[in-house]
Amino acid sequence: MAKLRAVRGTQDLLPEAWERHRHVEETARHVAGRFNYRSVATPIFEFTEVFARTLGETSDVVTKEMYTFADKGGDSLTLRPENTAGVARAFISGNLQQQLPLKYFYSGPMFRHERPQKGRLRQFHQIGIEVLGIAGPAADIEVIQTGAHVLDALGIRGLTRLELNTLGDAESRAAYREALVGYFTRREAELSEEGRSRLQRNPLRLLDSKDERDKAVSGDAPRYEDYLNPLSVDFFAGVCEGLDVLGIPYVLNPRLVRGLDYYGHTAFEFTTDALGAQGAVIAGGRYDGLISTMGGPRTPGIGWAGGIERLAMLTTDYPEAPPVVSLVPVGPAAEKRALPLADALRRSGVNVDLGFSGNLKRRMQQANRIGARTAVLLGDDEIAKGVATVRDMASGEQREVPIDRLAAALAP
RNA sequence: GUGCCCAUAGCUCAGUCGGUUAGAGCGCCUGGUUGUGGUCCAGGAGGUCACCGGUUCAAAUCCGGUUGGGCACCCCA
Repeated sequence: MAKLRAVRGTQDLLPEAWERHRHVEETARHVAGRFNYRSVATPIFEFTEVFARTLGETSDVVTKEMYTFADKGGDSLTLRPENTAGVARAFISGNLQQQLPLKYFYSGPMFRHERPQKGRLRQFHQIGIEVLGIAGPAADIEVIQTGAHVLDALGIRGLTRLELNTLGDAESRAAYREALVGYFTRREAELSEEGRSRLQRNPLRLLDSKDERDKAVSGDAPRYEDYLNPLSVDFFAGVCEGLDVLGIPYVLNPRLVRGLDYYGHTAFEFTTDALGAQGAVIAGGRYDGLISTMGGPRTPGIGWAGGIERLAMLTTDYPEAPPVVSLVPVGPAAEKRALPLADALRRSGVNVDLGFSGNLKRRMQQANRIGARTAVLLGDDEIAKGVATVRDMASGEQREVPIDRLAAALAP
């Protein structure tokens, strides 16, 4: 620790940044409430196996991005890289299957050991929703609709594009995977080194490679639409139809896949071109297999997560800070009088900044610095008359107000 | 983990071909104004030129390394 600094990939959220952050979070929570999602919070660390088992042994998150440490008792714990596994674990731990369906909203920090870049941090924050217990496309439609509403409420929907794909059900995916592996294995010699690695880890990702050699081979690869079984086709058609009915535009992206193993059927992303390489601001999908692979009852689920930092970077329309009144006492008698006065004003709902020290000039500077809309001057003259001088900081206009009427005069 | 770019005042940045005491704007402090902030005027403080080493008569400037940061790959929110 040569010089005191924040850990790589972490950042301090000082008041202005934090207020933007909170605006995104509160807006999303509010919108989710409209859809009857209830807020939950799960621990920010879990037993490592909660993530290792569910995210897929070969996923990037599990193989190289987890913050894992040994607890004093010897348990292996991990800071959560995402929250769906935690919600699923809480569902199982709490025996909540009796209460299905459940709709949850969450918000909080996530941790991934990645190399930081624009829109990518090691500690970042997500908002998200999960719907548990609804097997049909109605849930997918509502979940995506909720995401669209959040973007609308933030005023940034127009900066994004909804991309949609189906990963099919387990049967379709297994059949397709087999076809893909067969195809690419026959032409393995033509693939890039990275491409061969993907063939082992996640053949689906080969279709998404940016390497020209891989692209050339991918051109003739089997198409997923030929391997989707009727059930998967119908399901996806149902989702698309619902979005059409709601007038939510989307583009089909067959290359849209999910890095985490437990996804199936619907996969979607609201992406933007305005944030450089890290364009996904809200992304999610269906995870019907997750809870049963964790040892819980077979329970369908679908949800999304949104990156608060990324959403905040896109958002420009933030609410104004609430007005603050600076109470400026002049002289010892006024300082004594200011204490209960500030107390009474605060109890009646006025935001009051009472400087801790300084003469009139110093306190006026302080009032200006904090952006006070109004300054209330209280000196010997005023006390003698039972009034305070109320100064509008923007115009400089001043008027005298009886002290017992201050609360009403200053109410926002 | 790999690649490219960057590091000079609190902040944003100039700094020529290597050459005297390293500059600007903003911010900060003091005064003009002892019951008035902001605006205006005058003045002032503030630098291990990231760090370590090398080349040179001479390094903020050239070279190597280290640390830190940014962007991209990868992956994703």
